[in-house]
Amino acid sequence: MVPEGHTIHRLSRDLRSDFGTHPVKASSPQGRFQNGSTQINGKTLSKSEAWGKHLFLSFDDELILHVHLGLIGKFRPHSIESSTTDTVRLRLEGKQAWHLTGPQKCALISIDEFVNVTDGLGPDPLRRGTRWNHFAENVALRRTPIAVSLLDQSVIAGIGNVYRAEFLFILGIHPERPSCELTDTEIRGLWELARAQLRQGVRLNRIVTVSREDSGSVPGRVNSDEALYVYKRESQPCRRCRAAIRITELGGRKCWWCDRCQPR
DNA sequence: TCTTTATGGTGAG
DNA sequence: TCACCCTAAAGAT
Repeated sequence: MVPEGHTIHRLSRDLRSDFGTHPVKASSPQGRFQNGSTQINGKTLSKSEAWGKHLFLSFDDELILHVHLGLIGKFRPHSIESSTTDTVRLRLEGKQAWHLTGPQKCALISIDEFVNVTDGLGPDPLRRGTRWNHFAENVALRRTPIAVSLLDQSVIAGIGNVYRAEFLFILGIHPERPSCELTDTEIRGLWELARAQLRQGVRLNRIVTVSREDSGSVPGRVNSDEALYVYKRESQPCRRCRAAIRITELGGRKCWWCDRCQPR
């Protein structure tokens, strides 16, 4: 429902399949993207790709639309007949009407700007051709807590506050362990887990990290209050050892962990 | 009907 | 480290 890397990759895929090769109708009901939407209107989506939490839509191979949802942005499908509100920055019409609200970024950019953005990103486990040793090198260079490194988009692209806490729990890694002190096995584990979890996130279009064994049901059918191990579960019992889940602030964001399952 | 919070990121001091 | 941007749902009153 909300944006970490899986959301953006799923969005990229859904928009591509919705628009196909037909011209798209574009407008900016809110008016803040009037100019841009006018340029896009009537053009065809020629490419749709995600890099971490960034979405890039190319139109007629000449315009590049850069969208970043930030913390509160949404890009959701509605029926073609649906009306818009004055918070809709961009409305794109294909088979459905896609409403973009509250984005951190919605702008037409040049190739240079595109390269600038993507150059600043670490490897995205959902993109082809990315190698885990890039991630390993980035982690090994940092003394900051591993929980902080995981949120740094130049270390690994697409991880957000939910996934970072969940990954560290699943692998039994204390969030405050200095990044450079992680073993190769742990770093490799983080990368493989990220890849598997983000893929599942794309497939389900939601984050479900709890395993079948721990939840008792298939990931696609897990209740929302049983989908995660630690995120937003402070003082509730750990799903594995029943110890109280703890919370702290790391990298300016809240981080949850289990003292017993994730020893220092 | 308020106030708070949020899966993010930037730019100022 | 902090203020700030943008919106909507959840929680408090």
